[in-house]
Amino acid sequence: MASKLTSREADYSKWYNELVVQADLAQHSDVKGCMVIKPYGFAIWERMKDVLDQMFKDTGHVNAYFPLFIPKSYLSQEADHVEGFAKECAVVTHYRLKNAEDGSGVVVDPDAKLEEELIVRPTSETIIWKTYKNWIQSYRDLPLLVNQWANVVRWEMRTRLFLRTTEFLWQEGHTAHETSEEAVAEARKMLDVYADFAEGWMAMPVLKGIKTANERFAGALDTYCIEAMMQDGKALQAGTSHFLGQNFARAFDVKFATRDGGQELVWATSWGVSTRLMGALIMTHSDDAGLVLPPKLAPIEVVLVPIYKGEDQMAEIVTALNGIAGDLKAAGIRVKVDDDDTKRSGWKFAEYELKGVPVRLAMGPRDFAGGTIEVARRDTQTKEIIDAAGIVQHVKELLDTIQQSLFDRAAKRTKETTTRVDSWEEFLAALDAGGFVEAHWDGTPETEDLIKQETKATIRCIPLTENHESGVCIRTGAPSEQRVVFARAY
RNA sequence: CGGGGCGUGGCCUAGUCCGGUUACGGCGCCUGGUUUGGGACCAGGAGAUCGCAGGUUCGAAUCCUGCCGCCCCGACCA
Repeated sequence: MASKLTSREADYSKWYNELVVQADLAQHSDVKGCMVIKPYGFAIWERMKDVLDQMFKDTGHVNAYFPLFIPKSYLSQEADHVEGFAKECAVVTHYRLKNAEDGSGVVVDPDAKLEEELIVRPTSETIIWKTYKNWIQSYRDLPLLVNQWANVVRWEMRTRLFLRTTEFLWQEGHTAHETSEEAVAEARKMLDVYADFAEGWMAMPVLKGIKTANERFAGALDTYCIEAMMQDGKALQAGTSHFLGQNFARAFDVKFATRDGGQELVWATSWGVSTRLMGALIMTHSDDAGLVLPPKLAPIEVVLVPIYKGEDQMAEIVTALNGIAGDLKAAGIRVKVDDDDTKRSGWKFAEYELKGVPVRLAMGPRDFAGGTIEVARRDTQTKEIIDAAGIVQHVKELLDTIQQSLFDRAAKRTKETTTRVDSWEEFLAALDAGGFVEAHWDGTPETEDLIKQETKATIRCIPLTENHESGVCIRTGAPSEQRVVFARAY
């Protein structure tokens, strides 16, 4: 743990990987492309999960659980969907092992071949809609608002801790509605939930928009998304919400009796965020000293560190800190008193900075005698000595200040790196500088592909905010009615 | 799947070109002592089938052959 991080400037990618490992968030597992999420990292994910889960429930959703395995035939029922996912599916073909005849271990028993292979879910639309067929008969069964917390597997070529792993954790909402309008409204509502979570809890400003046809979810009519800007100028898709139209209802024959006695296909949405949000959180706020966490998601908001010489001093200072910790806890703050006598205080300071604990309180003999305490902010790396008597109120306000300040800092950076361009030269320069680039596009997938090929930039989204404005495509010069947002992305 | 790099105690690594006693060093770990307001110091200690399998040789971490795995860069993607 004594090592220093590579700086962001020197090698952003290396900085990220080292930070994830050294802050004890996750590590590579022995299984290629898969990671072990360590307790500290998982605690952050649990916070995210708890908050989101409550937000889903507050908007009328309930949780359920569907199988990990999907019969191969289900996946092929929706043509676009299977085309989108087929290339990255793990497939179960056998159900038994046996001892190898040469004694070298176990081998797959060829006699235990499955009649129909099972796909390890890359997403659950198919098995859920197959099930919904039996759940939905009438308009009275609608809307159906279900979410599941699960793991999924997508066999990607290249992986990165949290940002793209072969197996990842996520939630997927799958809803069924009576009308197209209602389904679109649901997709938009959940996008707002995601945006509120990102901004209000992660302190991460996001751009809400709609994906172009090229970037749309396989099987969706429309994909809404939130896009965030990372410190290295690359965009990260942080959440998606899909209007699926009647595609899955058609594929799985899910019809309902309408109010006027007819039969109609159900309208659908699906929406999800994943452990990728961990990557977003890390890359939005952290610095060269380590992780920086927004207080609202920090497993430990305040750490209290005693400084002492000898056992007597230790006893009295730890007692004082325990008292303060009790008061902070009573005020609803997540605290930890680190009275581990085998680690020195300086070591602890560095350790909690690396782990992104928002506020550190330190009390030494001088403070103890004078009734003061040292308050250190992780985000600004500043310290002040204050009167210990007013500590609870001070810390409460400080945590709010830090939460807001992290958002403001990220919002300022996102704004400053967003550029509006009207020519190809400006466009190229803006991309190299990093950040979002607002530009006109002729609306064709061909031009989008061409730009992607030439610059590695993709259209992150067509912003939802009204911004109709006539112009010409930066690449082809064809007329355009609206600017779209380009960026290089993760 | 293309291009590059790398496999040596838990982690990082020297040694490999040019084969030769007991495999260098650091971090971490254990014990004892001194320390403690920003990642302490001293002394002692434990811990390694040198990725795997063959081969060459009196002798292989080192040379040869085959295999496996991982990382990075690309294409693909949440």
